[in-house]
Amino acid sequence: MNLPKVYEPSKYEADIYALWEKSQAFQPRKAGKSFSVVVPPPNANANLHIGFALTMTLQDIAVRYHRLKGESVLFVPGADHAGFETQAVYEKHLAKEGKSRFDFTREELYKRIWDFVALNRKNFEDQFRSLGGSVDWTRFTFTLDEKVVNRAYATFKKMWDEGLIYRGERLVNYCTFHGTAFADIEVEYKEDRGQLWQLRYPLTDGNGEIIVATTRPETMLGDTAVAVHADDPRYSDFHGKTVTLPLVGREIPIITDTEFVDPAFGTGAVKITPAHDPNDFALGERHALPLITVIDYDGKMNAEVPAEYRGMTVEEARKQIVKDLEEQGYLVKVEDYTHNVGHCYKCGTVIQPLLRDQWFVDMQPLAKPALKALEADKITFYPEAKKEQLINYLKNLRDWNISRQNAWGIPIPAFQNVNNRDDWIYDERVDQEIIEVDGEIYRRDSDVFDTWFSSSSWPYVTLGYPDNEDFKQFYPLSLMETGGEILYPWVSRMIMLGLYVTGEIPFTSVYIHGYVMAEDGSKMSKSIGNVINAPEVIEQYGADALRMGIIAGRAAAVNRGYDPRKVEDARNFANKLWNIARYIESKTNGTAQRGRVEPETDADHWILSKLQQTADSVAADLEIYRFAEAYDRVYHFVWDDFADWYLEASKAQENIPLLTRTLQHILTITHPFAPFVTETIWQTLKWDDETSLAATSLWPVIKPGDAERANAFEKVKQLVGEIRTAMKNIGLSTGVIEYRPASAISDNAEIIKRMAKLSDLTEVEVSDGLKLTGSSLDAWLAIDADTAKEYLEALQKKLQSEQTAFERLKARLTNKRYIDNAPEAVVAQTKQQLAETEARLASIQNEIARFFPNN
RNA sequence: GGGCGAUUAGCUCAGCUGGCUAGAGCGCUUCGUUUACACCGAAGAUGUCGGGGGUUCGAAUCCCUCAUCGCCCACCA
Repeated sequence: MNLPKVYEPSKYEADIYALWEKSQAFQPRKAGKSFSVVVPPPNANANLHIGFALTMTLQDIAVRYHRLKGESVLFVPGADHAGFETQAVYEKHLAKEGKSRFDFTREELYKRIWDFVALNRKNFEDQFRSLGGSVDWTRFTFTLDEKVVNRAYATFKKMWDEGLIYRGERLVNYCTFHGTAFADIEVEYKEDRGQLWQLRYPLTDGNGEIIVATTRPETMLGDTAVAVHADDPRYSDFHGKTVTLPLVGREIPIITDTEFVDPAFGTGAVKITPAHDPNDFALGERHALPLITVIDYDGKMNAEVPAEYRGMTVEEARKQIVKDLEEQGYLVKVEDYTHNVGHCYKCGTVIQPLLRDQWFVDMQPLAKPALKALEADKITFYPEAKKEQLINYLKNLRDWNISRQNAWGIPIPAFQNVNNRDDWIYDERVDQEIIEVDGEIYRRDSDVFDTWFSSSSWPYVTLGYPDNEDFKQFYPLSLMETGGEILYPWVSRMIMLGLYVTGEIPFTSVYIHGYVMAEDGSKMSKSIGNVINAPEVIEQYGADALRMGIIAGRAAAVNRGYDPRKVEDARNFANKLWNIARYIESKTNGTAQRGRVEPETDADHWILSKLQQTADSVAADLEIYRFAEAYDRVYHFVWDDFADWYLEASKAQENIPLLTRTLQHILTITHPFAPFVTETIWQTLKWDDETSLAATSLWPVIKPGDAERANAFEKVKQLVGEIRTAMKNIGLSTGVIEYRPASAISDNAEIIKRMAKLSDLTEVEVSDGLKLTGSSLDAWLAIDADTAKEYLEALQKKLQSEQTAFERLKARLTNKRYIDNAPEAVVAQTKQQLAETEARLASIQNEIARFFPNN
């Protein structure tokens, strides 16, 4: 025997992956139905985490399955520059050297991050390899590759020309620490325990006052109005009057608004700061209020405020202003108040709504076709509910701010006339800061695109839209597999941009996976220290074990804890396969059988039928991405049917060619789940064609065995099981079985003897032994009455359960409405069950009467 | 506030369009070293399918309701 007893994944995995690469196993076939997947590009800078292992595994199972089906399969790898994310990582890196991004020009910073990312490139690619990702490396795409950048420019240009791009001064979610704006969706809201201050604003005419409530008193310096509800009787006399803003002395109007002001909240009067609050901004637009910015991009109070507050941080200013208001008698009261406050998801800094000139995309013209496509079910979602969620999102979509203030990104190809702020032109010469056009001087926009703007073209840009053959053959993609957190920011935009740019949906199905939580179901987090280290798991258990363990029992979009027991179980499964192969190798001396493969025994017919059922149902499951169910079927077929029964039976009745061929098929259907161990075995055993790979073998198309003969083996299994149970109950380690002539038994005598550990199996006409009542065959355990009594308890238990079953079935069949309403097939089935139950019941009663007449 | 999901064996979870006596892995009990495998084999125990109501011949599965726990979205000063 050449193979070691225990499968050691780490000895084989790297070589196996290298073999696949060398063999170009992951290139699409020249012919066949197309199946295409493009990896949602992971952050080029990230280390292999368990979530990536999950998404990679799910995609790879689908991809490998379709490849085995003989289709022309394209699986494109990629990496994301992940603009802000990566810059944040690099900044931490710089901080260790005592530097910050402000020590460099934008170009220098870009170049340094580029080199930093390039350093990690090999490490990054090896993460795909270590998991067995069957991607085509020749098509690797990075989100800063020329084709991606050019596509972003072309799309921006198209939108520009068609009037979908506009520049506007809007409130953006600004992180004063990172110095950049975020999309709404990137802001993390957290409950903050703060205070609600009530402030007294005196009427300018001296006749009274109005009390407003606020959680951010420092913004009062930028107030430009006070709003009350038009129908609020408390304030009807105030309409059209003005108040004098304390500390500032500015005279501001009292306005009425019915949309925004809730009379029931606070005092029913709201101070309006259009430059620092989104709701106030919207109200300010409706009432043409002036915008007064008082907080700068560095998070400090600016020159617009009274001198004593200038240069203070927001927190400092808040304290001082509250103190001053109190001293001057403007503070009415303070109460504790818990509310949600936006934070930077990276550094936790409170997000400031600040005014900034930004590029916006008008989303309505993009959302409408996407909605239409979704409503027409052009894209299948797994799970289905995600489609509705996306529709809801698209219906309420707001315009998209695509400007970001990072260095690490794609510069926006827009230039501003230095002499005319409103004169913007589109130009791709972004490597220059100043350009001249028609005698006018233009300065480059210092911003870069939101990462999602460029990555939303991922499905077609990776395929070389518009002219590449890949695009023509593989677009739209067959599957987009991703996590729920990017359903809105990415999936929705890929659909919108795909339709906008190519006129077609970018993919025909979307699979959303749930998150891998920590073992106790909580979120994994580095600071808590409950993060699973994927490379360690691979090192210890093998990539196959991680792949199978992580998908086992996992449904689409359901969060689940990482379960080390499932990984261990999967490792055991890989080892089981390995030992099956060792046994078969010992039978074939390491050379694959080339003889005729024909079923001869009942077991042969049975295993062929089981194999056919399994291959078909696994395929059916994988077609609709039911990964866990498919894995479960393979696992139980291999372990329970093949190893425990067929292989054991083959020790008594050999059909080595069929045994070997079945193993070969098993390797193929197991391959999507456990690519490494199946390929390792495949290579070790050498099939007919020495150059062949499990990875490019073909999904078995099996002619099922003869139904009657397969059924005979089912009876054998049933009989062996009952003999084992009976002997165990009585405490026998071996026994003799007598049976009335039946081919199912005589044809399989050696198997039965071996598997039930019998010393003898004899044909008789009648026996006074203990009847095996569960079997439709007439067989008796040859024991005397005293020994049989050991079995009384078990018999009585069986009697009980058969009795219950009998009565339930009987009741069902005497129910006229059941007979009338249930489908015929179901009724027929019930009738058969009743007959069988009745027979077993009679048999048990008979045995009890025979051996235990007093019971 | 709105939306979505979950609640099934001691643990982690399957159970698709309603139909065999509700399953898996781990754990547990008992037995076993037959030359593929102790990362093994054999036999077994454990469930009022969260509570209540409804539809149906029939409900873990469909509907309503309550409870508990999650997630997403919005965010009222």
